[in-house]
Amino acid sequence: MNDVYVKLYDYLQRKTQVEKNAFLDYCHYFKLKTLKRNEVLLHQNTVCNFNIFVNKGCLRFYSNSEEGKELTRYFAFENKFGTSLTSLISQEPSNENIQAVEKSEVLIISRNDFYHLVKTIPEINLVYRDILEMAYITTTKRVYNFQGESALDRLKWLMKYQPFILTRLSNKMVASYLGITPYTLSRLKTEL
Amino acid sequence: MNDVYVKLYDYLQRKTQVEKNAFLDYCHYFKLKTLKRNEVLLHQNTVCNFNIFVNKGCLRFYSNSEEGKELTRYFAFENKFGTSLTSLISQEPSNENIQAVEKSEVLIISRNDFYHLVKTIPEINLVYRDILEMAYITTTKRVYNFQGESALDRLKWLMKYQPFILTRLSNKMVASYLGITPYTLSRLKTEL
DNA sequence: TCAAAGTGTTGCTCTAGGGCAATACTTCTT
DNA sequence: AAGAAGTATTGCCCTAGAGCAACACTTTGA
Repeated sequence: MNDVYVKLYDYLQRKTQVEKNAFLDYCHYFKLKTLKRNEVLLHQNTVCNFNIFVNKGCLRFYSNSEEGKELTRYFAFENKFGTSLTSLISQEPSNENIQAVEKSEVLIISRNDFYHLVKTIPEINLVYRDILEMAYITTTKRVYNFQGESALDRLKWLMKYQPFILTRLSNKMVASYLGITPYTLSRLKTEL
Repeated sequence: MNDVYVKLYDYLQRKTQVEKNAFLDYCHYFKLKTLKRNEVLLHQNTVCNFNIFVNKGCLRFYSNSEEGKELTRYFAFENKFGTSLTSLISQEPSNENIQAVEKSEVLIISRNDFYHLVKTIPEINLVYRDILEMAYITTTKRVYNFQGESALDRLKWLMKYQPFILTRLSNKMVASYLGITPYTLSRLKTEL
């Protein structure tokens, strides 16, 4: 098997039982792309018609609000799928940008091809269901988090459950993920 | 067809093409239940093993935070599905309560039966996918909303897109849905 | 039918976090 | 190697919204 598909294959294998031969038949729908640091894959207000699997590096999914604030929804590190799911589903313009935080290597599949696989390959149907379920769970936790917890508690939560976000990314990005300003984040860190 | 299944049938019909005869075969998995005002269907910290379709009335999905605040995630009115999706999926104890806001009539299907239908009836597979997709989209909008908008702007958004929430429910519930206190909601209303 | 419990409003005060500005530090770029 | 651009920290002040208390008003239930 071509090296670039090993991580994707392992990912699918972890989620369900994929047939190796079948996988070799359809994996070519995923196209390899390398991204420079800060390269943008999708601009806000554009319709998103692809899904992405991250082989190496890290993607960031964020929105620029009217007041010019950056709001980050999600970081996709190695071995994760990521896309502007809302736009992919609804085919309305995305309110998110997708940007490589660092030099990255990704596999991209078009919306058509992806949903074709979802329809025809039961294992991929299951994987899509898993993606949706996990995305929903993560997002719901975030809602309860933002409503119920103080900024300091949210930071502590992040340290406990996603410490690599804190170690691998700039304060500015972490702050926009926590929904606070970099000033506040800097101050909170002294309270830990 | 038994009257109590008409709304469910129409709902499914709107989402996809269900076979009437097939529907009559499996609709008995959904059991009718009437709920008194304030009756609780699921308590926080219990595992949720059912899915609910609302025929009449309104259910509220909310969490009691440690500090005793109530945080509402979702209101399910007539013709909507609702469940503690996170717990249904993960089978971990729910962080949500499910409560009838008013006298209600619901159809309840057990988790086992529901996922059995998802697996065996392609139309229900599609409906579940739709439920997940819509739940994800709604929740993501809420995250961006809470992060990016002021309480007043969130209230205005609610008036525009879900006015029935404001007219049909108490201020206390609306406030807990907006993530503010009833005091603040009361004050904001004077600014409209 | 009348108490009791819940709901809405408003005045007062308090606090978490925002925003600006100054400074130091790091990293790109050429 | 040096200037430019971005990042982090900290002091100062400001504001949105929280929390409490008091009062009026509905609803509900025996």
